[in-house]
Amino acid sequence: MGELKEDLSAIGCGLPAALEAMGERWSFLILRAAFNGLHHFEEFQSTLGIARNILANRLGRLVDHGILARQPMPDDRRKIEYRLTEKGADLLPAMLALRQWGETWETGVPSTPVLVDTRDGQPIRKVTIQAHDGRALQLGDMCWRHAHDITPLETPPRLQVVA
Amino acid sequence: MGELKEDLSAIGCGLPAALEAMGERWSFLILRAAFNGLHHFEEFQSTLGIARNILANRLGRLVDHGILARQPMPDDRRKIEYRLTEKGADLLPAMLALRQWGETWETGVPSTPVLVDTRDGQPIRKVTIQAHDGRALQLGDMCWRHAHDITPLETPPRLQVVA
DNA sequence: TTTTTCAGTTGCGAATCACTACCTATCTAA
DNA sequence: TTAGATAGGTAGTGATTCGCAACTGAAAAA
Repeated sequence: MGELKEDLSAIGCGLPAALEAMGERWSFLILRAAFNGLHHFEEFQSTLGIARNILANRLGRLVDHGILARQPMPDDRRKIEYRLTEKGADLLPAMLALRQWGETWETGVPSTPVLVDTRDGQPIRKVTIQAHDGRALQLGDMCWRHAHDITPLETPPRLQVVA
Repeated sequence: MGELKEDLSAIGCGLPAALEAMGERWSFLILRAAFNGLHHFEEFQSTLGIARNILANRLGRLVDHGILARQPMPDDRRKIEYRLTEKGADLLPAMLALRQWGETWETGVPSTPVLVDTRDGQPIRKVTIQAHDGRALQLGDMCWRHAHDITPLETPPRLQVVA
């Protein structure tokens, strides 16, 4: 792979930003629980076995980052519902990629339950890296390149309203 | 999405295992630096600005987990080379998914440098979730299902050596 | 031989984590 | 309408971990 050593810290990279939101202990496990349909403090607490103050802190941070939405239930105002926002739901690829890596290299066992396509009941594909045309890419097939050094593909002609 | 509340902790899931290896502070940033071609202690230290004892601890853990390989250089035996193993390189999809999420929802700016396909110089596609046939899936198109409840697709006949 | 470099280790104060007990608002039953 | 019971937190305390700086030890360079 092409190597490109330079000042990585000064480079705009979404990874530190993502870790700022999700990098603390428990954050990903809370997210997984939310994907699995848990919505309430006591559900998270008893399922994950996390300390209550830490859970309160993490839920607050996830809400502050717009990953979960906090909403008291109208029929029982003691109950607070934590629900994934669009931003939170968009972490699913990252979570699945991490989980699949753990299955492959750590547990050696396929996780259960598994995400299946509702349309045909078949499990989803493994998360992979693909070229712009969909070909699967290995690490050796790629290199790092500055955004401004990239020559855009010839774009298909776009229809345009002419005055 | 189909909801399936149950004892998540007892379920075999690769996510806790992955977080055991990669969930601590700095681990992902060290990995990113390794993907960017850094190989030596002082390179990681000066680039990331991480404390030396923490860096030593994280490199040791990553080596213990088989994510990095540690090898003294033959020409200068003071120098230790840390190199991604196959297991470590296989974290790339997870790292990119996280980074892309950070770009989309936190920084709002495409990261630089960017991974491009060596063959045509075009940036890689965004990491997505796909059905077994390659269709892109949204969260609403999927549900959780137990592995043993899945009816396998009719598999294409396999050629077999007959004695 | 002396100095510099690389890859750590050690000591110490600050921050974070986990465990337990407590608190407050709300709901339910008598 | 008062007495629990429940949901969702806080507060206090000790154990870990983190970050900074200084130090070490082996190997290379001068």
